[in-house]
Amino acid sequence: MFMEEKCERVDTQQIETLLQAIPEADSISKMAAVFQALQSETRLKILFLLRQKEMCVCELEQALEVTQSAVSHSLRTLRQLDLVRVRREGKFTVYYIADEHVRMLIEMGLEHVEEKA
Amino acid sequence: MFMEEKCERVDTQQIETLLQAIPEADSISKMAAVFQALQSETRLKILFLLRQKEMCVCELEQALEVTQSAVSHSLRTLRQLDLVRVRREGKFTVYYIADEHVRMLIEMGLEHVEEKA
DNA sequence: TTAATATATGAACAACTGTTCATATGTTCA
DNA sequence: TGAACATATGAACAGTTGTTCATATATTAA
Repeated sequence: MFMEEKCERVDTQQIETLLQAIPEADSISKMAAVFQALQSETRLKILFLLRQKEMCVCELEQALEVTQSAVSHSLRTLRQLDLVRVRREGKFTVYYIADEHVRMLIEMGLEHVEEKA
Repeated sequence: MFMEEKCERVDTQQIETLLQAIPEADSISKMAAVFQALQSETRLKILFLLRQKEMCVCELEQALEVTQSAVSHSLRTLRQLDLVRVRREGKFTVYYIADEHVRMLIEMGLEHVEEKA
């Protein structure tokens, strides 16, 4: 079996081994979706707000100065990835951070960027 | 000073306080950039590979099955955000994970998605 | 020098994202 | 009931991203 020529550092056998040790395609794909959700400033702000206190949509709307529709769309994205969860409370829909994991994630991200300042 | 009408749960004063407690705009913006970088499957795979062993561009190219150009562009993004760092080694450019923080970040992301499986 | 190898960069294009607008659904209270 | 409030959803559009192709730069060895 012929192997394409690569630079002399490449050890095809070793690369194979390294590839087997990375998470499976499905996990990578889901992770990409999670980080994709965290890449929006609006959604980050939502998480930093919810980190302090669970809130309904209209509270978030007021805090963020975007339309109710935009907040709702953002919340759906976060909800679908289980980054936030939801609870009905009469006519209000109350959102809150899903778990400690999510808190850690945004904490790590924040520390990374503040570290360099 | 007139306040727009909002739903009865909104406490304008409290919202103001919550807003002051979220990271400043510049940090949010930088965080968004970091998560934006982590949202690409190619870049995630690069990080999961580098987590095991520092590698030069052509090793990554072989492992990932995308063009050398694509790898290089991805590495630049990661480099600019200080997620990976670089070292010259003769004619090779060796990339490696910037610090333990970055390892934690991808670890958290992975745990979050695997937790639900 | 020059040729070969390794990496970086710019342009261009298809694919995707976030927002708004318009509208639908769900809930409460009169 | 129905009117008012709270939230969700679909369509559409501008802006952004990731890839490839073509080419430039950097390093080594001859």
